[in-house]
Amino acid sequence: MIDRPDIVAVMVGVAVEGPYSYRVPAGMSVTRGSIVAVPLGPRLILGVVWGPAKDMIAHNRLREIAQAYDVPPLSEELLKLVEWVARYTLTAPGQVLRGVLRSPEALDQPKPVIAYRRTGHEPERLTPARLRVLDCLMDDMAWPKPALVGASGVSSSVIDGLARAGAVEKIEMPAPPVVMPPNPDDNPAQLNPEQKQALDQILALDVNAFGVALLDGVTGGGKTEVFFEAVADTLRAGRQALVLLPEIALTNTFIDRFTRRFGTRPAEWHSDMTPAQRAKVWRGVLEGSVRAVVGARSALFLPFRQLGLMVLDEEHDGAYKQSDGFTYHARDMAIVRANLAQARVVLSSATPSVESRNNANHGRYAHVTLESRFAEAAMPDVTAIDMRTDGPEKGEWIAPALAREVFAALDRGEQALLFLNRRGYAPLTLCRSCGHQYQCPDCSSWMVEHRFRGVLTCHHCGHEMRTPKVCGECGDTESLVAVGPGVERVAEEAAARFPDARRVLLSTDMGSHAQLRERFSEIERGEFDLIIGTQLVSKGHHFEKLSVVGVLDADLGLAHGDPRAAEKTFQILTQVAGRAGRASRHGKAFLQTYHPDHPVMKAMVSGDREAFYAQELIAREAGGMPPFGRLAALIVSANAQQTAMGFARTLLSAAPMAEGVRLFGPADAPVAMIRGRHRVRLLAQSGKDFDLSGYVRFWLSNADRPKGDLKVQVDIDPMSFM
DNA sequence: AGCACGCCGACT
DNA sequence: GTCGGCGTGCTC
Repeated sequence: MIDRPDIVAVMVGVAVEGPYSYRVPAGMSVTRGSIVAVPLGPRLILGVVWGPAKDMIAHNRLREIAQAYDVPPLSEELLKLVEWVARYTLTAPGQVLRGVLRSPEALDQPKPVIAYRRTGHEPERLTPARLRVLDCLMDDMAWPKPALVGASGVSSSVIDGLARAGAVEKIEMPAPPVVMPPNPDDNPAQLNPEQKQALDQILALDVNAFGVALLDGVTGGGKTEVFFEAVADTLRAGRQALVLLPEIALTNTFIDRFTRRFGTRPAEWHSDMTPAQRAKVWRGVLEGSVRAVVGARSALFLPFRQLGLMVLDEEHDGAYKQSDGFTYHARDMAIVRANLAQARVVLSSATPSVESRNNANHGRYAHVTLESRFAEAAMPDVTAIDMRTDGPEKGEWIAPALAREVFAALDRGEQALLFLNRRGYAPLTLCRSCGHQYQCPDCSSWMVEHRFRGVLTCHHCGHEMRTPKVCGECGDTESLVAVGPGVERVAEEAAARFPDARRVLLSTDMGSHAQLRERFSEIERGEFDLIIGTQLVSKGHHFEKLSVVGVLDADLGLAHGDPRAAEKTFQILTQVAGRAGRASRHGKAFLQTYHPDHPVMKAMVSGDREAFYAQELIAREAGGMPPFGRLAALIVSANAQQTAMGFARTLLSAAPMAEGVRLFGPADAPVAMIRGRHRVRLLAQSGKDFDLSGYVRFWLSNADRPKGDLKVQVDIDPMSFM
């Protein structure tokens, strides 16, 4: 290959297989990582210089880089991450790169701030208004115009007049940083001995090397204070820190805690920021003026150049595995990035994922435990209510034993929570006359009645219809019945049973984010006695007076034939039960279940988390499931079921033979139709040391391309079998 | 990701 | 006869 320094490979931000070659115009200088604009077809797009050109492209096809942006190049570590993620998730590297170049506005020169300062010349005419302005400027500082107007109480035309008279001059100042640098020594937490020990274990990881700590401690045990100190340690070492949270956990409460600890607000990164805010943060991260970011999943791809620590709070949360144009698991990719960046990772959770626990058990992660509950409060006493023998009357959902406990709590002036992870009034509506069951026309799911809004709605695609009064099938009136409970129905029952309690229903259907936040504040102030809610109530709120929690359907998460059903159920039950007795009160939690002997229920009742993890790991190992094996799902979808199934069979017959790979399917996916598209699933399972991504890539490259309305989605490490 | 090219149905 | 639907393929 001829070395041509004037031709470079550029990864363009579109879904093409690899980098394209471009000519570097005379006078332009670029290196690996430089962000550039290049012509592609009829338009200009963003790209990143990937290195020397590898392929020989005909000279008449070569085009020139249009612009090299005046920002630092992306770090080597980030470029490697892009390649790694693309390879692992079977995504075009250019598409992953788009996830990095999220804020094109950040590449424009930041607008300077126009400010005014004294020149020293006295104006010929000195009016009182002019004098006030010059007084403000006595310190020889430059003031932005709005600030000067505010401080001197004059109109802006006075300042213009002074400028014309030559007494003040306009200067351009660099825009102030989007946030002030956090001060690691501003307000260090007073850690209790156990927290101190946990911190020491984390800080035993070399600040300049790759290392992972699993911070495993009960809710309310003070994990946040501990990982804030790890952030401080990283800042002191001159490296940048990133704290990732599930989007819904990224609340003002959390930002305020950071602010109190570090004396300044953190830079934020999440979905509801304006492009201008994003641009400032993105550029600040790249230039190094932003030292710490608190953000949601996609902050993983911010252009840090000195990343020294990533914290993943609630590391078990399913929200970390999702699609931002391509599907990745932020926890797993954070580990990869840390490895490439020689950075530390803190995974924090009260209910760690089975994967992380396994890594800790085998010494790959430092296992840092925080056992004692803050103050004297312990995990609540958990009791299982056997629905087969001690269940409620027909048509009711609250068992007598639970109702008694709720009454007792209310009598003591404490709060009670009834939890059901099912929105709406009833999950199924059917006609008693003809047996018709209301189903979404576009999805294979029931229409869920929301009585509050008077509609039936599909929880998969959002399809809605007014709740019918007459059966749409047989025309019978008064024949439609609601089957099964949703939170609205539980609220109705609660109103009948506990009429004197001040009740509140919390579900995402019940209002905007702001309204829900307000409800939470009211609960915290003790303005309600009885809370009825969905999963929403299980996330990170302190209800001081809450002493009784009732889970109306503890089996709900076990229903799906999902490899993680037990783990997810354990996690949510632990979170919800943990709402009881966060303060000094001794809390009680009740699980209504038809399977009181299920390992999850037994672990909850005995309070023996270790037993649950031990048993779950044995079950996973026996089934070759993660973390002892790998899974990849191929979802084939089409407008007709036969088309999807036919292509899935063709795919299966084209699958290469490989030692240790087992293939399952094709079978209808558990949700067999979404938005009118039929879905068929193939599943590949392998040992944990097998390159399953590589296998699937080879498989698909040798199989027929999906044509027409066929689509194949690959999900590496699927978290559920939807 | 866009944008052009191209091959089959309903119009002034 | 043409307009336009979107399915397919290409962009250094």
